[in-house]
Amino acid sequence: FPGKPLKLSLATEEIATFYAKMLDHEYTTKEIFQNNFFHDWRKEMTSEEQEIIQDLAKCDFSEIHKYFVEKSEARKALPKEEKQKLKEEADKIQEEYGYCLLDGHREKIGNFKTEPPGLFRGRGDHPKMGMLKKRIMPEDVIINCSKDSKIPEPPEGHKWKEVRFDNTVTWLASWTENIQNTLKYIMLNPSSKLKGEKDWQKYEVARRLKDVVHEIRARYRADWKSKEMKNRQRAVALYFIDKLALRAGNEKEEGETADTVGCCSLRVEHIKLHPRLDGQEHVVEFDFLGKDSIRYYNKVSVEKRVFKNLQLFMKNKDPSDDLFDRLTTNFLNKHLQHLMDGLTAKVFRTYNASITLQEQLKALTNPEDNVAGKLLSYNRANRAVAVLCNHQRSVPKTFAKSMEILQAKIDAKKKQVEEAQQELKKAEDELEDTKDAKAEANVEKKKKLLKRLEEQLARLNVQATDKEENKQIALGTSKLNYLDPRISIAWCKKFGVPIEKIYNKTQREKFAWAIAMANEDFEF
DNA sequence: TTTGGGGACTCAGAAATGTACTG
DNA sequence: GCAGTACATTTCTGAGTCCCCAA
Repeated sequence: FPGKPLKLSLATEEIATFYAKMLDHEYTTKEIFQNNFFHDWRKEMTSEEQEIIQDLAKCDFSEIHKYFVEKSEARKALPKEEKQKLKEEADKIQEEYGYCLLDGHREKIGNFKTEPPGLFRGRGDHPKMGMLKKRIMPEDVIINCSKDSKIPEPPEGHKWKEVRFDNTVTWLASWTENIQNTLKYIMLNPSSKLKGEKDWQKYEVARRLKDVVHEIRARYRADWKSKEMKNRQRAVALYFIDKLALRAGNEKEEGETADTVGCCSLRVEHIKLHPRLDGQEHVVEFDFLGKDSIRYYNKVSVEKRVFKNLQLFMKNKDPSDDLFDRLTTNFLNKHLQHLMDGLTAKVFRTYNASITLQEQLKALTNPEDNVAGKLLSYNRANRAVAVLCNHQRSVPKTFAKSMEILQAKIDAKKKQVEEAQQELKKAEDELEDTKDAKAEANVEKKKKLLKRLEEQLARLNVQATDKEENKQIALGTSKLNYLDPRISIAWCKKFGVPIEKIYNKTQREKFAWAIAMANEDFEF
């Protein structure tokens, strides 16, 4: 502290380490983060510390930071045996606490540890970033198990907040988190029977939507003319949810979270209307932050009636007013429930994602391709879905570099192709002159070589395109949460692609139900 | 009768960790 | 054969959706 070390109380010191560990992160440069942190930090200080430490800017965390950097490096540099030992210890803990017994089956738990204390990191412009996330004590934890089971013992000298026996819910333990005052749960791993069955159900609901979606579309198109403004807004919103795979957009408490929206919570400022744009008519330009503060930007040509309705909804409103001021997700979902049992707004996302994958696979797969080529088609189809759902990622740090390396490979291959072309020419000339069998064989050999090189070049080019197109797109989310795995499994079986090529071990465990179920004829 | 909050679950990208490849 | 790095996988926990219930 101003230039000289200061001995802190244990609690104060621990919180200081939370901040020091994050020094490299952009978070710590933000004023809100600093203010929230300092406010919460001071609350935990002794009165003497409060007296001394009145200004965060005067605190120098660099020594603490350095300590942790060194510690993590020391850990990395540990000899093999030591690392092995650590791993074994972790495995032992996993073995003891990572499983539960459900209906007589041993099932893997998803998150079997409570979250450690630290500084809250919200996504985007979060008003609570930097606040202190407190340590969870046994006294905060509710245990949920069967009456006749062996009830887990709390740590020595502690007791649980509560032990209950509720078999209508799936969680094993829960606690209330102190930042947003919401519940957190210990639940099963996606590979469990329970989660698998729910996953299956989800896709079955989406498949049922397939049967009635045409009627529903006809219905909402008709409702664009509804006399009731509420219904008209609902019909336009549903059109966006269906066509653009937008999320429902529940209302959120202002000031508690980052300012993000979904369909029903869109504000006037989030869209622009262009009667004409780039040769298209009735273009709506969307620009807003969605879940996780991921930007949604899109220009879409819409039906004239939708366009007119939007103009009407925006009339005499401020930019910060709700676009669909008469609409709530509750009202929308009630309507959907009425149209089809189990139908809610999010089902459209699942349905459109899965049907898009199926259609794209049909359109893009060439049975003549080798496995690599087919996988490329698969990734393209997957990508189409990710684009639809707006699943983004930040550009990988090493992207530019690895792209350069790939480009260098392509250039080298090009050169090889050129050389092979010349060699072939030479061989052909020679054959022209000599017309002997040896020269002919040589021509064939050179032809083969050229062909192989050209194929390699083509493959590299495709790889580069694939990489470039994938730069900002995250495929994982749709693969894990939106695409009926049976579509992919059927595709694999039909085209002789090993399932391991598209699903890794964890994913195969999660989709075990589908692997057991789908044959090559499966249709979503 | 809506509205608001609690509760339980799915979905989300970043960060940490593990593995495989390359020079 | 080994270290360093690129890439893949796993973990983590925040951020949504949607239902229910009570005032």
